[in-house]
Amino acid sequence: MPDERIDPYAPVPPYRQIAAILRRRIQAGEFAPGSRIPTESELVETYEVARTTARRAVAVLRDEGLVITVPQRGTYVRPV
Amino acid sequence: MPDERIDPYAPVPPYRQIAAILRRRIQAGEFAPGSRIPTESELVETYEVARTTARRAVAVLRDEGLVITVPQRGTYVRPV
DNA sequence: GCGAATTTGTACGTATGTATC
DNA sequence: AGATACATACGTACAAATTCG
Repeated sequence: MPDERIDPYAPVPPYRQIAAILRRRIQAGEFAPGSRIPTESELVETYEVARTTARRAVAVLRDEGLVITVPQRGTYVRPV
Repeated sequence: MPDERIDPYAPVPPYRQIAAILRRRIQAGEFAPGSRIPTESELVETYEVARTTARRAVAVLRDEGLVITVPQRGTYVRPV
């Protein structure tokens, strides 16, 4: 049970809510630079969304340059 | 019947092939700056792919800054 | 003004491939 | 060999805003 949950009724779509939550968790230091963030499957379970939605959330952070995804490995917080 | 078709056996995934084709068509002047490129539905019919694949192709060009998408309007070649 | 059609946005589930561990 | 994890693709559904007759 995550501290933050998405609000399916909010005007901001779930994938962006999850991206925002992950961004906060990273900036809060929960995931240190170089460490791996939750896998897509874990995000699916944690936030109860489809895998595509979890992927899109991660894609947002990747586009921002906040994380780096390594195929078949995972997604990592960009080293400082 | 498009001049170029995607090759489902190529190592490059369909969405990137379509993005490359559209990029060439734009640079060839088929779509002038400010003009609209084919809609997602048209790309679906032309290249015989799912809409999600067509959307991804357009997203590539958008990420490159080559085109600009206006919700409920269409996607346009970025004005010079 | 109204309603239908159009077009993009978002989300769901599922399947397969490939590389890593 | 098996489990894990990301990449890609398919189809489907509905929402929201714009356009057009």
